[in-house]
Amino acid sequence: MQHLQSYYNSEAKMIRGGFPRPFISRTYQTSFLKQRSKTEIKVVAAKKHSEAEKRRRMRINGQYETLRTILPNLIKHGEIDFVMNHQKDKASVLAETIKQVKELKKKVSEVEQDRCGSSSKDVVKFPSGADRLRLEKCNNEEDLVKATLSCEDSLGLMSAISRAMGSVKTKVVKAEIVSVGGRNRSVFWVQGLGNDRMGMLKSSLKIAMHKPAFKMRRSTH
Amino acid sequence: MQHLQSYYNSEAKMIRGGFPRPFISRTYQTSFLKQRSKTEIKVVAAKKHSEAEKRRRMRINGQYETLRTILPNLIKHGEIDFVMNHQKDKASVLAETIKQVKELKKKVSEVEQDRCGSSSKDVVKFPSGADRLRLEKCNNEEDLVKATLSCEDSLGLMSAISRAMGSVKTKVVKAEIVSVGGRNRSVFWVQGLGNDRMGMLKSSLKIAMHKPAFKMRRSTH
DNA sequence: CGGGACACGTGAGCC
DNA sequence: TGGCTCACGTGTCCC
Repeated sequence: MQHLQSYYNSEAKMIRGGFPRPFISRTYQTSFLKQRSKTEIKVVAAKKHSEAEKRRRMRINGQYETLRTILPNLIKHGEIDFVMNHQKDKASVLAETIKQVKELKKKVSEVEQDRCGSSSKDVVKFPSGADRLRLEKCNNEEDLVKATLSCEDSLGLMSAISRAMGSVKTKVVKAEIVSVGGRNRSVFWVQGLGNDRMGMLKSSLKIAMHKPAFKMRRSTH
Repeated sequence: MQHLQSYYNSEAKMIRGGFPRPFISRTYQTSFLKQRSKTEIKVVAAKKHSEAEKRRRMRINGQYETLRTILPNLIKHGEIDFVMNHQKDKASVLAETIKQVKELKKKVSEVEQDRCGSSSKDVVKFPSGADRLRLEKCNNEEDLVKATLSCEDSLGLMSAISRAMGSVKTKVVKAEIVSVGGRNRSVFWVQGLGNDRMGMLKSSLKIAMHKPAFKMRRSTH
């Protein structure tokens, strides 16, 4: 490329400026220039081409670079910049990326299925102002029902809910309880509940939410 | 490359087999062969080189391919394979990859900080057989303490814990309770607790865990 | 030296 | 037609 470019520059200059223009016939000049123009065009096209290609390469390599920075696997710059960065080759970077993406995806899906299908958007959910009750089957876990409820918080609430759970002979394997501002939002993961008893549990919970069936009385032990 | 290879094959054959060997002087033959060997070596080296380079390219492009498959952003193969796959160019694939990786990382860290630093390995933790109590500050959230306890499950346990929480004028913003096999593991995220009162809460909880300060008595309302 | 990794310029194909 | 991408073979540098 070097020689082409210099060739292009020097030769073109000589032709354009070096010849005594008045002594060249018009037709000869034009044909000559046309001749030159053709190769000039070719050369300049090649130059453009190679430059565009260089830009493309730089774009891609820039992406590799940022990829290297966000992946926790390569040797970073030392404190001293004299020490050359011993970085992994492109194929390895891509391989590592693939690995990481797969791992991250697995992680995310694990957590999401752990939350029984809730998206990561509503990870932290505060009690709703309105009373709510929802039962849903967990699609990725057999025989697991997620009961979500929002209601007024009260002293006997948990006991009432526990009683409601017990009334349908079910087992709460996990609970998530948020109480804030006098409101309560609870999520219960329930096992051992057939399709038929989902309605029963729902009505029991509805009752428990609104008028706890019993009150607690404290007595010093 | 094609012409180089055929050149190498045919010429070599002609030289080796085509000449009437007995009539060539030994020195001439060897020097001639040597001469040939040099270009031969060069040619075969070039071939090896280009082949290695091809292998390298294929390795990299293979990675691009798998990257394309695991990223949910590109037009996939249609049912009909005649329709050519209109796929994004390399730079875009890398850019999309970077975007995805960043998003996934954010998602994961969000969830993990929501769980207050617990790794995704111990997302579902069952109660420990031994009694345990641990208080730790959440590093990514100011004024948030995570209290984790494992102990014998009992009817008054939650009330006792609630009392312990109230005794240090703190607020539980979130709770995670797992009760299984007569054992209980609870995690409480607590706000409004100074450094000085962490010890107080710890001892209060310790007491609540082992001998609840009061018992519940049920009475029909 | 040989093998690996990269950048380069160029030919080819595709809108 | 030109602008873009890709594959290719090669030059070069580094173990």
